[in-house]
Amino acid sequence: MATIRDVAKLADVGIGTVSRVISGKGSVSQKTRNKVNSAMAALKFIPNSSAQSLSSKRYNTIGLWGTKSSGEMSRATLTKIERELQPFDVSLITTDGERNSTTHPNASRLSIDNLVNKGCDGLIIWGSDMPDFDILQLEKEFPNIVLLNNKVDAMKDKSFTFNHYKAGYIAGEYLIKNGHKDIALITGWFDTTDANERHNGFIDALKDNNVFIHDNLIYRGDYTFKKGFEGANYLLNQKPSFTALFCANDQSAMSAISALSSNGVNIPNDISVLGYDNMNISSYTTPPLTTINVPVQKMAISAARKLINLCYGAALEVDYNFEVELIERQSILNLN
Amino acid sequence: MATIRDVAKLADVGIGTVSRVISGKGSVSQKTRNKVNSAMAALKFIPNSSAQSLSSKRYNTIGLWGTKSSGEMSRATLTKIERELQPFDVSLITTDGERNSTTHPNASRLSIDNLVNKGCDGLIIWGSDMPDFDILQLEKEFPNIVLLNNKVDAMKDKSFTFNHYKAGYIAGEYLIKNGHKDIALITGWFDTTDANERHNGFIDALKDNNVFIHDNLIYRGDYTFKKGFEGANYLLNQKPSFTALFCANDQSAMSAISALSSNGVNIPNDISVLGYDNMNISSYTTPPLTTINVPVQKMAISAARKLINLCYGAALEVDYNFEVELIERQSILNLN
DNA sequence: TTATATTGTGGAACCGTTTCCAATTATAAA
DNA sequence: TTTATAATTGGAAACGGTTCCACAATATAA
Repeated sequence: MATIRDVAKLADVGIGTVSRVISGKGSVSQKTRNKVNSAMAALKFIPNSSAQSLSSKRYNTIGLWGTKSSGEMSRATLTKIERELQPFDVSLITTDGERNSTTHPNASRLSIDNLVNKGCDGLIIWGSDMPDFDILQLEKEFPNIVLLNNKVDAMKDKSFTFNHYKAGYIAGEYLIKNGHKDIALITGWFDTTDANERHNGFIDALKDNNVFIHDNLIYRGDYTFKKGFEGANYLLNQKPSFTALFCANDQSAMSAISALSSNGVNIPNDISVLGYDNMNISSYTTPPLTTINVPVQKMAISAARKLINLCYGAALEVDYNFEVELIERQSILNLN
Repeated sequence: MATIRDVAKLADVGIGTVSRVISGKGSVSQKTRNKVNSAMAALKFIPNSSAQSLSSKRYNTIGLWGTKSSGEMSRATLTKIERELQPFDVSLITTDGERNSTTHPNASRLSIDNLVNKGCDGLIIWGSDMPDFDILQLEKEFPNIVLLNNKVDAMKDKSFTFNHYKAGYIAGEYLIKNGHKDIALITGWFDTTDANERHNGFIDALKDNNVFIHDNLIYRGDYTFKKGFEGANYLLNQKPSFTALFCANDQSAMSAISALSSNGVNIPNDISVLGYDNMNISSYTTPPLTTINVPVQKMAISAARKLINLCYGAALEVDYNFEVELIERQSILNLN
């Protein structure tokens, strides 16, 4: 491997000059620049990234921290983020924050430290699995962080999320609008603010229309296929009966549909099902799922951009308003 | 940030000794080790990873290269790989190989070089999007590579794949066994050897039982939901009619089911559908999808292990035999 | 022409490790 | 006790860049 000194020797210039050509910073005459460039080409010179990082303290890497429970962190979303970073020659390191989470009290902080020590210029914290307090503490020590699908009030400009309450409200309202009054629920985890807000929004929408959910018709799920399936089977055996089922995410909606169908329930004629997430699969359930579109990818892109601005002093445009939208497909029957 | 010299000073030892304590290599007396350890703790010392890499030429990072078309590179699979790397304190950098693939002839090589120059000890090449010739060339220059879901004959010990022909054969055989003779097909891309072998296996199984697929009943798909949906609609209007449909992956099977159902076709009573992949969603289609389980995650784990052995001289056990298995669920009707 | 600013250039010092070798100390054998 | 051997230890040199400062070359103004 050729080093900067080899290049300098061949081009008959000083190492400082070579460095200036590489980085594009500082002034170098066109003539010298040409000499250096051809020397680099001749030697197939590639700067050593560790040496660069060591001396410049810039790592050209950003970290993504998240846990499985943080919802749909799909490959597609990751790719979106990578695409934002690519023009800056920055790569993405992902970490599964879940490890040790049971064995160690502040495992999240440990895995984050690991990531930072590895050499990250910045960090995307995905989801709300980390307590606000810890996030604020982290930000003090390491300010280049950005929150994706989470919000901390003191960090408004670094939070990329949407109005979960409103999303829940829209969902509730839609069922009401379609004449449903007997409604069942398969929830997700309630360990995050988001989940609670969404739930409250949904309940409030019903309340505002004098509709109340019977306790028997609320099933505690966890966003998995499994719980969706079990939940639907459970609810089917409950009294009172219901005409519509709202699931906390598309995965549980999908498996709920599967469970209901295999019990001879016709969707939407017997029971309507409303999902939440708008996964790309949702158009292809049987029947296609009506659901709430959540702007994950848009948020991811803006979060990545904000982080680039923070880390590398760029001035990319960043969006903070992400609208939720109900996607009408065929899993809801209009009772009116 | 404390450096190794600060630690050495506080512990009143030489820097070499501190380094030996950190790495665990070379001998250090217990007494000295204790002194150093407490000094490190007191200073909250964390070794600088760039400096380590620069001087040791070990990066503690491995790269994953793949393209979207490489099938199901799910987040779950990535996590499996990360879990293998974690005990060695190695992290994973992913790259979307797809970029520029249209604009530049050897984009794949470029994106790989990028990854390597970034500082990777080894590379997982996912899928068969890279020509064998290029892979062999790459291996010459950079031997720490491993192929996942692909096979190059000259690199048997670095190839982690399964018998695609057999998988296709099993699929065909199963339909025959269930009495199906009028069979339709939604294919995937044929740009990889794998896809061709699978297809041939399927066709051969039928041929061996004197069943032949009518040309009209072969639809060229591309593994996407979209093509599965369109394909099913297309096939429905073709002559002759068919009793079973084999889809090249679960995604297309799923959307085919959706298309068929919305045309009033009952699955499996009117038409049986066989998938391929066994995505975790497949248990929750309506009806649950009979499909071929592909041992992606097992392969990923072994590939990761082999790479660790190559890069870090470990001796992890590595498996090369991955069995394909048919998962019976409820999308196939037995005509016998 | 000279004084002054501007641009271009070389290279020492530094970033924080690992690695090696020589020196020291401890241990075992004679 | 002496000698041979093994275990420990310190620190210079190296890894390959960036940065900064002093100086040279050139351009501009007077």
